Amino acid sequence: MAIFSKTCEYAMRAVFYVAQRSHEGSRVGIKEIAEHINSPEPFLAKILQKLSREGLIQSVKGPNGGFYFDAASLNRPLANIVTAVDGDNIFTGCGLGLTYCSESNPCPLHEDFKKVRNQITHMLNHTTIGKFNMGLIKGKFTLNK
Amino acid sequence: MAIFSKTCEYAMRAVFYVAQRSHEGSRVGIKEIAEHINSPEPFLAKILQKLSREGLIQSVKGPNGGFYFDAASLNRPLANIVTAVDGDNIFTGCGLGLTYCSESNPCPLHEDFKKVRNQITHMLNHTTIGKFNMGLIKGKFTLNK
DNA sequence: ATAATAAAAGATAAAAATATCTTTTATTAT
DNA sequence: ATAATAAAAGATATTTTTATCTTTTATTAT
Ligand code: FES
Ligand code: FES
Repeated sequence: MAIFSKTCEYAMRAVFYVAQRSHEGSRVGIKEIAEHINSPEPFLAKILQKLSREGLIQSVKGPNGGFYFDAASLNRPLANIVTAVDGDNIFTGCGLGLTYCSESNPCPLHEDFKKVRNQITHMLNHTTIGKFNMGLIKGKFTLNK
Repeated sequence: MAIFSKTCEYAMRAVFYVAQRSHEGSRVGIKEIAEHINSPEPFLAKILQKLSREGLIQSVKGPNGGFYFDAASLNRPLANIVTAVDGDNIFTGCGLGLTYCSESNPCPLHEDFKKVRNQITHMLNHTTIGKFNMGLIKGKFTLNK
């Protein structure tokens, strides 16, 4: 069990890859994205379709078409992608799976888990989609291994 | 998507409930546990069977039988339960789902994600199975809502 | 206009996680 | 010994997640 679903992992990797290529001024086809982030192509297509419908990623059909991010989208927090794909349970849910988390009627893990949740929230709110463009271009980071 | 699998959530809740009752000197039947932690009984049975096989929880069959923890088991970290049920991905895995996490060839989230992972690890290693017994007995914590 | 390209949409399929049911085995009390 | 109890084990079912395939629609270049 990983923290994020496969769907969400693919989404985040794809988003970072497309962001980097957008920064360079290109659009990217689904095939190229899938190859570079090591994900099943048709499954990734579905994920990006969803993000596209929600306006989180830009796309154009036809020759020279593909996915890209405009300036506004590059500045969105990764949290938006996660929420679109996995919902907001990771930001608000109970660590022991109770139907809701509450301060006044907490589960045993509540105090400790809150810290974990806050750190995740901080991480996803403070990393923008375009944050790692330079690092990715310079080969400082990897998206497929 | 929650941090832990349903299986793991039920396991943790069950373990806290049984620990509390063990502290009071009782054994608890699967039915009673399932009712008190609000989980599907036969599914929970499978989970506890697994923990039992691994020696993480004690059980006896027959009349007055049920599950309980001995003193040594009460002092084990919750991490042992999580590992038995969900494996160790949550302690070592990559946040973006790459096949392994590495310092020298990191994913973009690596630095931030490491902190999250460390906090989860700390939480699960420092809470023992019996840690919340008093709080549970006094009704300070809940396991079903 | 036409042909080529690439995403969008819809329909299926496979695998994994979650859940249930039935039979067997061990333990205890009588 | 016997009957009652409760977990263990094995087989099966359902649901959700992950993955694939086919058809349609929009865009671009010629
Ligand atoms: S009640 Fe469980 S994390 Fe808040
Ligand atoms: S490489 Fe992704 S978390 Fe370490």
